[in-house]
Parts: sequence; structure tokens; C-alpha cells
Amino acid sequence: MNFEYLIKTHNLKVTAQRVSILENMNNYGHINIDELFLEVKKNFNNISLATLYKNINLMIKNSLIKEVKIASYKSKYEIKKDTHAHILCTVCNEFEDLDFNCSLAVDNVEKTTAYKIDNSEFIFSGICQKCQ
Amino acid sequence: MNFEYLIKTHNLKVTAQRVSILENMNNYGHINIDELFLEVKKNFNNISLATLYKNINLMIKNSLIKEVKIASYKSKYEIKKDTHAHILCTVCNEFEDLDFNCSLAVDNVEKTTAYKIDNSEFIFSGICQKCQ
DNA sequence: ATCCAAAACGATAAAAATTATCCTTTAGGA
DNA sequence: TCCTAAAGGATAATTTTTATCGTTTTGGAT
Repeated sequence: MNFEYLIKTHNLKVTAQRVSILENMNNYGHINIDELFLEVKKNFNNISLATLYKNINLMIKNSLIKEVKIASYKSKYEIKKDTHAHILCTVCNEFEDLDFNCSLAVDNVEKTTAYKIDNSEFIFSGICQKCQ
Repeated sequence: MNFEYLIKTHNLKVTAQRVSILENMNNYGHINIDELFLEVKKNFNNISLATLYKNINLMIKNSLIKEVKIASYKSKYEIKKDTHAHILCTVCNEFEDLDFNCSLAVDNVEKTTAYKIDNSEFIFSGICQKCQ
């Protein structure tokens, strides 16, 4: 994935710190602030936590990344892609994307509520096969 | 709704503060910590914010209430009931329950992933009819 | 009704998470 | 190469949440 291009097309200046943030989000799939801070520190020993927060907030505002809030866990951040559901194992804490057709549900809800839906969050949680 | 009974059956001692917390959650449907603090203060002028946090955490642990986390909003709390979806208007911030068949989706996901699902969160957001 | 221990309360301190400020450095267009 | 707006790091301040502690209350046993 070309992170420089991704940053540019979202009207932000390209910095090495930002590229590193996106690289790590991409490697992890989803990453929380503490994990991200540790990872980015490997490249930029003196990166400020404030810089991390500022970038995350800015990238969210500019629709480059997305925050996923999960009850009793820290927020996770991911690079924006097509709407997709998530599934969490509350035993091993594995958290993954799900191949689930969200648009069917969205269409249905738009019809019954007359809302214009522009975002939907689906989080399933339970116990994965390995942990059962 | 009998809140005393609800508290007792969840193995907690009945206090006037807890009843007030549940009453307000029930009245609002969903309420965040700040709103709840203001409301409960009307009955208990000297209630401590710490007490509110302690009770919320305890009631969550004992499955009496539930936290709903929403990106870029403060968490909302609601009395536990059957799994249901939520919908948010990002213009007027109205937040309501949705009559949406979650169990169909859960069944589907259980089959395709081999997870044992015990909870699911569905949050739709967009613009309600009035705000369009 | 009274007593008692565990639990809950309020006040407050402490810790954790997030944001703001300020000065220096850098990105990227002119 | 120059210049300005933006980004970085350091740090302070603010906000949010949790822990502590002494007092009070709940609810079961007497």
C-alpha cells in the first residue's frame, strides 16, 4: 500500500511519522494507541505521544483512518476501507474483520427508518473456535 | 419497572442512589455519565461522581446495565434488555433503539465463523428524516 | 427491634487519558 | 532557494477514571 499517496490524497502533509503510523495500522489490521505508540517508537525513539494523538485525530477528521470503539476495550484504529463487520473473541482477544454483508442491513434500515445512513458498525463478540 | 427488585436480583444492595441511577437510565433510554450525574444530583445534591462511576462499573459487571460506545461521542448507558440495534442522527444527535432482527445475523456469523457469539453491537448512523 | 459485618457512601487524592500551548523544525509550493 | 503554513517534540493543563479512607447504611442473623 502506498501510504505517501494515501496521505497526500487526504490533504495532509507527508511526514515519516505519519507513514509509520499507517504502516503499523496496516500491519496490525487494528491497533490501539498504546501498541501504536510502542511500534512507532521503534522508528522514532523520541516521538511524542501528543504527536500521535494529534495525527490520529487529524487522520480521523480527514477520513483516512477510523476509530473502532469496543465495550471494555481500548479503541482500535484502522485504515479506512469498505464498511465491514468485526468479531472479537473475549477469551484470547483476537479481533478480526468479518466477511458480512452490511449493505443489506443498511438498505433495510434506510427503508424502515427514513434515515440516510452513512456509517454502520457491527461488532460481534463471543468465543472463537480455538478457545471453546 | 421495579428497580429495587432489579437491583436485588442482580446481587446488589438496594440504595436510593442506585434506584435513581436506574430510573434516569430508564427515563432517558440511554444516558451518558454527565447527564446522569446532573440528573441524580437533583435527588442527591451531594452524590459523589466516584459513587456514580463505582455503581456504573458494578452494574455493568453484574449485567444489570450495558455500555454503548459510539465513535466521537461519550459512552451511553442503558438498562440491559434483549439485543437490539441502535441508530444515531449525526445532525441532531438523536439516538434510538431500532427494531432490527439481530439474531438472524448472529446465526449467520456463528455458522460461518464457528464462534459462539454472546453479544452483538449494531450501530447505524446517518441523518434522520427531520434533519435531511 | 437490635446487632453486626460487609458493602456503599462521600470526600478527596491519585492515576490515566487526552488536549492545549509554545517554540523549533520541516514539507512543499512559489 | 526561499517562505509560510503546518507538523514535530516537550511539556503543561485539562479531562476522565480509579483508588483510598473514614463514616454511614443495608440487610441478614440474632
